Amino acid sequence: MTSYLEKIASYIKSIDSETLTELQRISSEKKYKKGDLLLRQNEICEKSYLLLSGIARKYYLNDGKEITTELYFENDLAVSFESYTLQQPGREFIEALTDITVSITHYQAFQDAKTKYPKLVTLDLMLAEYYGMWVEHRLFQFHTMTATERYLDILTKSPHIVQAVPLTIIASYLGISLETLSRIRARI
Amino acid sequence: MTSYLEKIASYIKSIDSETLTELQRISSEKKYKKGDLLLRQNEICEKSYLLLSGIARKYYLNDGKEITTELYFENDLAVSFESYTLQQPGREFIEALTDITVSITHYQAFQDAKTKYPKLVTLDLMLAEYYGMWVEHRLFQFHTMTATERYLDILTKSPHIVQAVPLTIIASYLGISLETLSRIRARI
DNA sequence: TTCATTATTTGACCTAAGTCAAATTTCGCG
DNA sequence: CGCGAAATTTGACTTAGGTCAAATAATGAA
Repeated sequence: MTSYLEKIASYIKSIDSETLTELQRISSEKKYKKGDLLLRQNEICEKSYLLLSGIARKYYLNDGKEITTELYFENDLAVSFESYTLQQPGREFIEALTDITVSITHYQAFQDAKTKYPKLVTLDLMLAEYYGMWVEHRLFQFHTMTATERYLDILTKSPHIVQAVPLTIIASYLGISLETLSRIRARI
Repeated sequence: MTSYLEKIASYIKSIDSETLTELQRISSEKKYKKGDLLLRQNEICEKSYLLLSGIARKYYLNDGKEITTELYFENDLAVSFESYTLQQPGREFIEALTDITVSITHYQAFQDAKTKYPKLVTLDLMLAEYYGMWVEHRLFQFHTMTATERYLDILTKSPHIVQAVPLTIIASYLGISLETLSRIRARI
């Protein structure tokens, strides 16, 4: 499934330069400091953020507790999917966990570009498909794996997460308490 | 979010008749008996099934236990998302829970049609977006809700599920044991 | 360096949910 | 209608993971 990212990359390479130029024209680079919020609860996610460097996360509040739903590293695309898709206020925050550099594209500019450059519709579709498969995998983890199995899964498949992100955040990402995560780690 | 389905429906209505005719041309109706499998583990999901009548489900095996991942009613589109998207063997089964009638569209025929009728690419995108938001909501339920809350959620938002589907299947859909579901129901 | 803050670990106890086993209840079918 | 299989409930017990509290450990700014 990871190789789907390669398929997307190779699709992008196959796109004519005119379309790519348009894509660049509607995108701009920006830097954020560690702790900055790119998106807040109740806002409409009007931009997509392609992470060029650094680490970020998406989370929401549940009973005042922060529940991390996604972690972003280089080349990951950060958006609050439902808020972005529906262009309605959502409950998610996007936060820089380190200083970051992102490439920002406005929703409306991208929609407009899609009407002129049909290849962008296919790109949009591929990105949505990739996200769908990714969320499906997350759901599978919650549906059938124990806390320990979920931790071992990211330890194996995404070790960069474990070394770069505080345990509090990893615990909420795994849907367990900080203490339980600590005990899982102690037990190997 | 449910209204996104309406948006999809209204998008379909806005599609020119030539495109719609093509869509009909590559689709065909078929009936299945209760218990029939439309897709098995390790097969490639080469078709999408639009449910015209009856009830179906998608599930996979985990330690020999059937884990239901989705329930389908009239007008729902049944596919094993990852297997369909990647055209690779997957682990999911699709099963008729009652006698059903479906409208079948072949993956490849739809891909071919998309190259001639660009509106179908947008339709495909909208369907993928809808599925992504739906899975995100399921993940949210598993991430932050208790078993009781999850049951009350479907009882409230999808009461048709509870009246039409055996508890064994609902329990696995909610990620809890049959006994726990029975106790939750007893406690109201 | 040092102190203060934040991150992580450990302990004691609690609770939601699981498991196994044995009733019941429900239902399709002859 | 009545029986056998399947569905659902109930009981007794176990366990994964949560909560609250306190103790360490790690970090970073002055």
